[in-house]
Amino acid sequence: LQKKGGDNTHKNERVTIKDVAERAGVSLSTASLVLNGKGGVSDITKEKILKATKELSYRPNHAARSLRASNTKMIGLLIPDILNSFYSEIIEYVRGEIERQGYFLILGITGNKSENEEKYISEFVYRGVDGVICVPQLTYVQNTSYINLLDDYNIPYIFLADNYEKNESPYVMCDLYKGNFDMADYLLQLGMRKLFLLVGDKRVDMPYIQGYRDAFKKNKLHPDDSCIYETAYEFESIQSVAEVMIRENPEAIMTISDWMACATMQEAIKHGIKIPSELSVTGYDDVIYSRINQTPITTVRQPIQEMCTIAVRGLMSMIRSSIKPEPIILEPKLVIRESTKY
Amino acid sequence: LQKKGGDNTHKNERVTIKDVAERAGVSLSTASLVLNGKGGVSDITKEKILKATKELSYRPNHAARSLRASNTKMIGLLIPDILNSFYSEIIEYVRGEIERQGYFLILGITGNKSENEEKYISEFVYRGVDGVICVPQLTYVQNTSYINLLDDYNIPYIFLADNYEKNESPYVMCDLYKGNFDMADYLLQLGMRKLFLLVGDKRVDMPYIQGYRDAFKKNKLHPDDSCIYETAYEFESIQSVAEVMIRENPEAIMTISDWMACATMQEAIKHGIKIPSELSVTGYDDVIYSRINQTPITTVRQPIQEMCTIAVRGLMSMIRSSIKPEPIILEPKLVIRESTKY
DNA sequence: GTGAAAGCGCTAACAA
DNA sequence: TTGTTAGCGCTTTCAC
Repeated sequence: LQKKGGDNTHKNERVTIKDVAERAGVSLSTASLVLNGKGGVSDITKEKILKATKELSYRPNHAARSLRASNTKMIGLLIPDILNSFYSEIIEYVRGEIERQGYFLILGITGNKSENEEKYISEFVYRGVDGVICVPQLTYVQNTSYINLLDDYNIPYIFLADNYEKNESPYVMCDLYKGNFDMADYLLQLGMRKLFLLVGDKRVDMPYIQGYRDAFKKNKLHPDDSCIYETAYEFESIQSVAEVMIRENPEAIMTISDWMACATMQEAIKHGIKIPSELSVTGYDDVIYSRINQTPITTVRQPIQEMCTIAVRGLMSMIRSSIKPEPIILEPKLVIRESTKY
Repeated sequence: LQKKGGDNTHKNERVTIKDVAERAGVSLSTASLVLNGKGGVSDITKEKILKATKELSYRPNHAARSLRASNTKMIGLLIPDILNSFYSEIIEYVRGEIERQGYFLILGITGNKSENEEKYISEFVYRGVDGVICVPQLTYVQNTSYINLLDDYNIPYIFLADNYEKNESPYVMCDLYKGNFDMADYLLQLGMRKLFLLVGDKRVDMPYIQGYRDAFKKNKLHPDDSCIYETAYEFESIQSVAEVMIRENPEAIMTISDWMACATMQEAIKHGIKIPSELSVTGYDDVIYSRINQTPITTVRQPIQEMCTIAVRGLMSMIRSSIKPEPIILEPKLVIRESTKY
């Protein structure tokens, strides 16, 4: 009866499957069979075992099960930032689908630092996740070495919402280029000409820029790269850049996130500019900010829920049958609200 | 060499501590000693083992370690909703401190449903967390039975941001009563009299109501309970209630979250009411919305980071030395912005 | 249909 | 200072 060994100060005598088996008067392995829903056990013994389980309020030990079965029923989600609504929506939808599939989600939040990606992937490997979903932190110099770790350990993974160039891994994302093309086209069709674009890093946000440029061409106009501005992520940084832009008297400012749009609008209003009558501002993603903003924001909707569901199912097919899904690119959709003049 | 047993289709031959020991020419237990940083090993053997670890790029197996050591270095955080900024800030700060303490955070997100609390606590127990932080979903009928589960398994836990009445568990939260008292007092001192209060559930949000009432008394005025309104959580629900309130022409509407304040302001503006000149609106919590709103919101700041740090440290003291910390109540702070007339 | 036994990878008592 | 050994709780052949 040396049940309470070591420094096991808390966790008194836990009831194990052995206790259940004993109480039911069967062998340990039969109990295991029943508790895992495998067939080949008579109804009568099954009954006894289930009864014993209830009476002892037995709960399986996850560590033991994982060790033996070498799976954990855990999926790791690597994500840049939880304070950003776009990402928290992703977390929410991924979590929903993951749990529906009988798995449990654990999170690696990199805090927008790509250096941290490897750290959390490491943690995932250590904790033995059965699969990984990566929402990458895009940077100009792409450090994708953490993918090797996953490959080494044969852990299936899929990219979500974004992906690295020259990377063979499966991914599901929205057509970022198309979304910005549509938005620019919409504004141009409205007759606007002095149309600015605000991005994060020009090298990283190329798809948005390309969409913007191509919309000009489609309308037989010449895009002017001096109308493209860059900003850091912080609200205040965005506002300083917005201030600079505003001085040029644009008719519209397109941004690549609703967050940027919020900051830009706040800055414009501070300068006494009326939205949308004097200036149109647009966002991207269609997260909660765009709806609850005092002037609801015209934006491009990414089909977040759909993306997440597809990504999870793709990952599941890799886990369960080693079938690697094809890359998937979903259509964005323009959402016209009140921050654009019409 | 039957390394690849069972259905172990992926995960090829993992390198174990045994491989490391063999390569270093020492015994398995010596390797374990070194890898866990326990002393009593000569520098020379230590060196050899570390070298072998590198060469084989060995990584410990978490399941095995947990099973043996009966701890997982995981902490569970039970939280109502990840799309709510208040909670995501909590997650962020808790995560930071937890990781600083060498633990890993896993999340149970109840989706604002108190029925789910038991489900996630169960999951935590199953996964063997070493401790739990509960941000409870407050409801009128308090179902705290999940606490028993934690007690049964001797898993330390602490409440954060809120706590149940008649509950002996340690907690750290902000003085909600005081915050609303200060806010009401501030508005009253400004000369406002027709001061409305918007809460969620009157029975649950009593501390806020009491603060509101007492501020009237302090100013030798009579609080009028018919000025207290209730709303559901959804943005649209809040707006419908706001519409009703607005019809009564209040001078100010106090709310108990920045989210409610946003919705209320949007509704007021829709009705052509100017903020703050014609109506003051206040929030609570001081989350991101209150800063980025077009009219930055006057609110009550909860010291979220401090709360989180204290809670984690308290939990750690329970885990490491079974010392149960005293309840802690922190001071809120008024943050005056531009949604209130002055 | 059921039981016995091996062993997943690791830690920690105990021996040497 | 180092090695031997006994399990942690579970799943899964393989006999019966």
